[in-house]
Amino acid sequence: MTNLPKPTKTELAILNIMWVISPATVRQIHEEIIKTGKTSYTTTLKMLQVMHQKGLVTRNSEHKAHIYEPTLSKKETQKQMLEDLKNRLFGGSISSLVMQALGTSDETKQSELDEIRALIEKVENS
Amino acid sequence: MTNLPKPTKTELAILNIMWVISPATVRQIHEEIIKTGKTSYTTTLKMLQVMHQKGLVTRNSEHKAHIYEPTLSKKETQKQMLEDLKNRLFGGSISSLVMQALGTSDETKQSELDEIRALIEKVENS
DNA sequence: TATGATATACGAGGAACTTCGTTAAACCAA
DNA sequence: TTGGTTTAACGAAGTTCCTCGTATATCATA
Repeated sequence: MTNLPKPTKTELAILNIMWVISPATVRQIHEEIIKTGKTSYTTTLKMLQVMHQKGLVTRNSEHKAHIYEPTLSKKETQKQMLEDLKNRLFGGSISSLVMQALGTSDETKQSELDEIRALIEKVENS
Repeated sequence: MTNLPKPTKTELAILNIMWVISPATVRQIHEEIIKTGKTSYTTTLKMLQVMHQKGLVTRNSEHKAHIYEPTLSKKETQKQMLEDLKNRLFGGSISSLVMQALGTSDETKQSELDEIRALIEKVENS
């Protein structure tokens, strides 16, 4: 299976941007980053180089400015990190995690609850 | 409101033990730790000292061997870390997180699904 | 009291993470 | 071709995290 390291906090922030605008150059990604905080261009560049080294992103270096893309989709990463949290804090039980999540959210909308209920039905019939 | 730092990977492993056996001495916690891996006693001690420094655990130092206890319950920590994951990877949407969790677990038991459904009812009626 | 056992405190060292300055290469336009 | 702009590469430095050795304090008991 995917044997990639879990993205760090900063790496995840970068991935969140890339899932929206990639494929993208370092410059493009950096432009997004500085909308929420100040960082120098070379920091962004270095992060992407390290992420590439780790396999978290792929890149095309045919042109002067390399084009980067996440290796895993957002969905796949969500799955991986939920799995990790489940194992490290919920004794391996997804239902325990889900119950805790539902229990503490007093802002879950009715429509969302309906979606969740529909999903449960779907899981049951498989 | 709790303004404690998020426990690191190793700190969380220690907390998982403490939620079962605390209040406990360093020795007692260490005995549990070495069941699953080898670590020296002073490493465990240092971890607990640092965690105390951060506020993650409290301690009673009336006796020679200090007695440690987690500051937050397991439930509270679960809530905090789910909140963190929700914000960093699910765009702040708990229902998105729950759906992803349910969707990727092909091992969720019927009894668990029933529990979840019951919980949804409860959330709806409040 | 002295000895051994058990505890805490302290700090050093290495690994991973993050930031950024400097240098060199590639490209473009005058 | 030369000078300015944009980019990649590299490495250093600061921070946090984790591990552990050493020193020191406490306590029971022979």
